[in-house]
Amino acid sequence: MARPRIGQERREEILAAFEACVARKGFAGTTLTDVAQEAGQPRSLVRYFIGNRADMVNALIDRLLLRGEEQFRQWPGHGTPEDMHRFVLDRIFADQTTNIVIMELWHLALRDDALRARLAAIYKQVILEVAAMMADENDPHPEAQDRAFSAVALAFGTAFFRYLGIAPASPDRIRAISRQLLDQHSLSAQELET
Amino acid sequence: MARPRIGQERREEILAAFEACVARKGFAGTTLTDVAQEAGQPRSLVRYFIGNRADMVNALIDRLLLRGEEQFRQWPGHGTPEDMHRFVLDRIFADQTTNIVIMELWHLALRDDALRARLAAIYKQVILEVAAMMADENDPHPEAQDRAFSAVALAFGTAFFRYLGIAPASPDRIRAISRQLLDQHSLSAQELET
DNA sequence: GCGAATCTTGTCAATGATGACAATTTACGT
DNA sequence: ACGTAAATTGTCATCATTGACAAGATTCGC
Repeated sequence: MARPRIGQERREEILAAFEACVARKGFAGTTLTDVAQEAGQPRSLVRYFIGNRADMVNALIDRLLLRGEEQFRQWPGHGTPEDMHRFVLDRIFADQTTNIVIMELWHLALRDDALRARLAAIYKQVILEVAAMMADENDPHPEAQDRAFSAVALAFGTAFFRYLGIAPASPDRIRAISRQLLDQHSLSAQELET
Repeated sequence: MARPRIGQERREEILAAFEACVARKGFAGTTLTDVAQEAGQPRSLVRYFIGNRADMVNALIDRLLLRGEEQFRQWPGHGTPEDMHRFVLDRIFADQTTNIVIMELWHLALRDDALRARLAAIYKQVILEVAAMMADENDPHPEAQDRAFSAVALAFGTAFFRYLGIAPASPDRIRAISRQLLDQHSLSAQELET
């Protein structure tokens, strides 16, 4: 061997810079020159370490998805409905910068089947985890999954609306509603009428 | 005067073509040449009738927002919770092609304050209308607005998830949940405990 | 037919982003 | 110190997209 390889670290720097650019200008809006500038390197180095633009985009997508999948591996596993809804609302949909990047991912996923499938798998897993927690709490119940779906969809919609500057008059009330969705017994009666 | 002006009709054709392109390739992904091809006109005509690219984008945004605002002017005004939730779920978040264009609008809104404000106004109005319907149904209630918020956010999240291919096991159960959100009395008890 | 406003065609230069690559420098093992 | 693999610099041609415009054709009122 000769000179030691520092490629992996450089790649990380570059991807971090790329992510910052994406948060600021979006995928379509950031050029290799933008990334290079953000990373404090000449453009040719970015090309050298990360390949062409498509490679760079794919690398960042991988990084983001791996991070997302990792996040759910630290899932509490079980807990009170309080814990669950706090986890969903506060931890997953909290950081605004992250949310912007996530929306960028969604936008890409509109026209990328593989990415869409991978995003779907993550959200499905979240829903399943929430449903499993509910089942842990009480008896297993076939409708748990649909109520988990509702709770996550509500959190998702709330996060999007928050970004528009639309917030509920009382966030606590949304929490109460979310908690209620995660509580097995409060719906059963009404549901059976349908 | 001399030759009659046909600019307005041409503009409509061009914007329709642009909208089709946006649904297929997104705002950032469609070029003037794409629009011209879709409209069956040379690119120079597109430029002549609609101006530069920014003009074209703004014109389409206006068209889309006006259409959205118009849609809520046909709002039933009042009705049973059934009517409400059917309106929200089936009519607003139904058509997939429209949804894609809406997601494109959202994506633009990430970095366009004016557009974001205008989108926010539309969704706020939807929430207010739903809340007003609920107040019509029974007594006015301060929490109606927050439950309307929840119902719309849930519908929004459901629409997004549907696009990912994530659907609840039983759509009817989501409808039941949505109905419950729109029902004044089912939450009050739990809420006061908090 | 004629003038005038409008439409239509076609071409051009400027811009900006990308991919490619040659030439040079660095840092390590021996 | 020397060879070698890796890193670094800088430049170039290519391509797509946009904006601009000159020249011509159309359609109306008169």
